[in-house]
Amino acid sequence: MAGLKENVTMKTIAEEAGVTLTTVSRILSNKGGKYADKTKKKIFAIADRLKYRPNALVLGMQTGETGTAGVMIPASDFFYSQIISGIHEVFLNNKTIMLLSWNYAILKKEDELLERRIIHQLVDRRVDGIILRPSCEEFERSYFEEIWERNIPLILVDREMAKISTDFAGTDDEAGGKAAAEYLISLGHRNMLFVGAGNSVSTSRHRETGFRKVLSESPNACCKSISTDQKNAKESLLNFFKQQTSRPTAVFCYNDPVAEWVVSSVEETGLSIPGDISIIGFGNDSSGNCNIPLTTFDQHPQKIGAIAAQMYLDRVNGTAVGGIRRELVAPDLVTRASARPLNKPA
Amino acid sequence: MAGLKENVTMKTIAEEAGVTLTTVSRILSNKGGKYADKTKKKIFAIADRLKYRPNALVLGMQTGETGTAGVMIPASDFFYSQIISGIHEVFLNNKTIMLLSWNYAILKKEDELLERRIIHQLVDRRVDGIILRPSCEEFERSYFEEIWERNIPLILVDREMAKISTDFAGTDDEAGGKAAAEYLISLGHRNMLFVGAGNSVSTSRHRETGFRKVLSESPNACCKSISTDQKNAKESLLNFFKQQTSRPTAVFCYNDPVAEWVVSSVEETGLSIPGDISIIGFGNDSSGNCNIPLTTFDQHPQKIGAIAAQMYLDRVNGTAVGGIRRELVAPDLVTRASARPLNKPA
DNA sequence: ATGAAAGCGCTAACAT
DNA sequence: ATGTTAGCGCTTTCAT
Repeated sequence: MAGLKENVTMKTIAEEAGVTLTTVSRILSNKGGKYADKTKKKIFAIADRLKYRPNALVLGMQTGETGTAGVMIPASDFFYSQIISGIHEVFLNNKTIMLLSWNYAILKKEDELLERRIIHQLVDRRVDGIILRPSCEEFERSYFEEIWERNIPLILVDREMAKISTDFAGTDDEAGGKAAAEYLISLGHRNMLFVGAGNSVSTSRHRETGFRKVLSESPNACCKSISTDQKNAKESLLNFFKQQTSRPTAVFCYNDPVAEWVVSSVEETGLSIPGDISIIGFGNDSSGNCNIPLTTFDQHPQKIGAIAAQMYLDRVNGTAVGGIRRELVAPDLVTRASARPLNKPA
Repeated sequence: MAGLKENVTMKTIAEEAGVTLTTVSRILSNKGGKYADKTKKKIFAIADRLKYRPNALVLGMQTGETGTAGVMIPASDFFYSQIISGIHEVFLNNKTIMLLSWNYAILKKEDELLERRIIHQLVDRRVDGIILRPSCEEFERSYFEEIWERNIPLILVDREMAKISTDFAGTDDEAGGKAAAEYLISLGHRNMLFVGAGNSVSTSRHRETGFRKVLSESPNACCKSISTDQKNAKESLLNFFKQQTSRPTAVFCYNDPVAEWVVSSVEETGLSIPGDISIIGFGNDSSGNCNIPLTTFDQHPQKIGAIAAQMYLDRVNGTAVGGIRRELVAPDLVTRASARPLNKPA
């Protein structure tokens, strides 16, 4: 099938045209422009006919610049895939293309090895830089050694790592937490619960901080916290309810999946949402499984991606001004049905 | 701040060790293994200390194989991002990494140019093959010329293109349409509506075909069709209702976004779902915006991606057996709240 | 206005 | 058990 001479190189063209490789190179790359129009036309015509395409591998090898970015962000999550999409859009206009791979989380030693392998795949292909969503906030060393030490520009998204100072684009989680508190307060709620993922997850931590800051300034407001994972969500929540003398009237969950577990757990106890309890999520990426449209926060992941891509280009092109950049996108409340004004007790 | 000698090559190592480049090459790549243990150890030690990494660009240039796949699938859609995720998982175990880029749809001439540019980015980087979700089923030529003619293995996902015969992995849309009809019939519905995207979209067409096949064998069942896009959804639907003497009791929508438009349009007329009308979507990727959990079909996108990746590897490695492969994954009904048994009229 | 030759990092065929 | 040399596709001096 098809046709096309195998492996058309500048040499092929030079031979066809009866000139040297050098001539072809200079004409096609438009350098040292003192060539006869006739020659130019001939070369372009042959290149066109033979559908010549430059070998970017060679260029990359020679110049050290590949126009290729390493992107380590899971496409498996909707939220992250939107970040990837935002990066893509910026790259499209900047002759940059992404090598995409990721390790979802570092849970066991094996995951660290996998991550190292991925970084090697990128380094070996000589990416100009890397945009990374840390798979874990504790094991900084694996990144540090493999990327930072080679002076490869590194941009972090979504999660920061305490020990690495480099450009970062993410969500203003604290502002989000504050906004959640303000909204619930405005609905009349005072007795609240925060369901998070523990202090080791910075996003969860910051959302709680913002949430509590506002509540602490609000008379009569109080907030308990629990943290949980998918497996134990139901149990944790029911245990918590049992221990309380007064049930919270509103729950702020650190992300939408957690909010969905909470919704289904609460429903199983026979309580109704938002009748008995208002629930707010975070991330605006709830699945179609939820029985009630979730009030939540849009983190504008596309925008976060676009910012990260711009940071990347600035570093790679050396056009970065000032020191390390840290940009936080403010999340926006998405009002839906799972939270509503508190019913005054009769 | 970092450190590490700039640009460590085999030459660097050879000089440090007082041997030739060739020696280093053979030892590190483990070929022609007749080297003194002492030499081997020394070389490995130096490579390790200097954190030597092979230059994959050079290897690619020499062998013509880059271990890099071109993947043109939009990460912006949840459904597609799951396909990407499925591909990724297979690639992880096969030393393959993807260059990701896409053109979402071909609507204007500009889009075709963009798409060509993307294909060139991939070709120039000498990808071993390409996995592609056609952005349009009509403009086959742009792909054909740029990929097929160069004998670059091409795998299609999700959408087929009539004029190109190559490996394909997608959904068994007709089976899905049939299952939808069977389900609605079993709920007692007879008067149905199909809302699609027109005959130019093969997935929509196939789902409708399956749907109608079953209905045509079912006594008293009847089905009208309309096709629409996001802008005109509401209007089209309301117009349709006005024209009918008897309102359909069930609507099968060709995907979840369409189903969501239909849900909100129906709700605006004052009718209730599923009380007055049952609605089924397709794709299991509804947003959190829908007022009612959508009954839909899971297309198992991860599986589709994994199949496509395997097809890719088989072609690239030359391990493909038989002719062109075409694999369809059967979608599974996801029963939620938007469809329910027909109320017998009083 | 064009050519010759060196070199990028590495492999492989051909020595010794 | 190790070195020499040519070559992959291309750019870039340094000629003429």
